[in-house]
Amino acid sequence: MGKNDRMERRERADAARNRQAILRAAEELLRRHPPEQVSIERVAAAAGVGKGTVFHRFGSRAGLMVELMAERARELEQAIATGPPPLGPGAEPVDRLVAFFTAVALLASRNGNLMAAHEHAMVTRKAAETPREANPIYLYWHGHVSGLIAEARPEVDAELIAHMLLGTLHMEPIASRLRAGEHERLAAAFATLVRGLLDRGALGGG
Amino acid sequence: MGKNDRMERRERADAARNRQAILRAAEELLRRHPPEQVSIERVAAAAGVGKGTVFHRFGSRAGLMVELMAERARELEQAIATGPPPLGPGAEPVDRLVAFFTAVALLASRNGNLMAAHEHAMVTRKAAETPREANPIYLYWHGHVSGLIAEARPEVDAELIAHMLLGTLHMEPIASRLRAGEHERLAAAFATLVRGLLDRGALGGG
DNA sequence: CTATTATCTGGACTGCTGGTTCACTTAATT
DNA sequence: AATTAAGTGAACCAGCAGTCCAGATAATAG
Repeated sequence: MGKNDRMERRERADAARNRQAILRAAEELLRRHPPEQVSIERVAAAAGVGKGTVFHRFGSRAGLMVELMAERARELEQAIATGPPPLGPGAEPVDRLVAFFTAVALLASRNGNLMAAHEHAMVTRKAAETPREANPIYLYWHGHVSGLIAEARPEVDAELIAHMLLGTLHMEPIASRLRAGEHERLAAAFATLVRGLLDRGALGGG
Repeated sequence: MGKNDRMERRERADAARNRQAILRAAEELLRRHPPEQVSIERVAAAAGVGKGTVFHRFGSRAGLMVELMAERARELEQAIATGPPPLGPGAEPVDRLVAFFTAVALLASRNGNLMAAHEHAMVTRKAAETPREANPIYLYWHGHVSGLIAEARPEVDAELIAHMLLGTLHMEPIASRLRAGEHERLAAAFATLVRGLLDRGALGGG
């Protein structure tokens, strides 16, 4: 009876191996092909497993993409939470925001197709049952950005403006420039917007 | 021979009738259902025509969505080009921009599902062969915004920043707020960003 | 080392999509 | 009324995400 009550039912060895194979195959395919050409069947074939396995592991296309995104975002999350300023705690909000967007632009430029695939997967018929903003990475990023904005300019609509700034990453004209390696240009544009918004209290939002 | 050399091969009466029926049916369906539930088959059925007719008329799903968007945007385009200030010519760039984004927010809030469907259609497999930014409405909007930014602040990256500002409209968290009728809130956020960017030359982008 | 069992696996299957085809219908013209 | 180019739409196609379940396999018990 009570012998394995709290036994965490760890993933079997072959399951773990296949999970990695699938993640690495998806990563590789997304590095070389636009997201709409990377079907789950192709990922499964490239990983050397059956399609059912992919769904068994990740639940849905969106689940796989979220997992891949989470892998990439983990390092950035660490740097924000406990790393050195200006990305980490300690610097002025303005500088932290500029540093954050610079980092995100770089991340996005290195994973352009993944970002697009992730976005696209969230809109698909079946996956749409899952709440859209429930993505933990997005929630974390949004909380970080809106918190810093509110800290520097309590009178503006930080929550909404944070969505707006983060939203730009998913826009196709921006994404294509990121893929082309122009992340520094984008970072500069972010800096312009952020400094205009936060420096020298440039009139309230009303 | 030369009897109808330059005859513009006008659309036949039944074709024009069906074109309208299709547009109105798509409009109606998008008013009531999220875009991923509005398939071309459903549009065709609602319009009382066959699926082939829809494709014959509009070429693709994206073509239909672009046509619907164009209908909505035409009025705004007129107001910008020849209407009274601040939307039309004559006012300061800052005020014209604020007026433009206010108008666009209202437009988007009244056509939320259409905006999303349009965006979504541009990413679909087959339609992806068409260049993404070739959408004339987007081009016009982008030209307007980047022109005004450049006029007020020649030293910033107006072209990219215009993409960023316009991009926010397509972001899901923003779109859902627009659908909920919060267009005034969004307009205020736009105003905050635009005034921060353009008023009192808040340091260059470099 | 064998037996047991719960988990994992993968290919066949479903239901749906955007898009194509082409024999047939119909509006416009003579 | 005859002609004809354009319009039409149901059947069709390829490809997708996601489901199913009989059989394979890793972990565990004896």
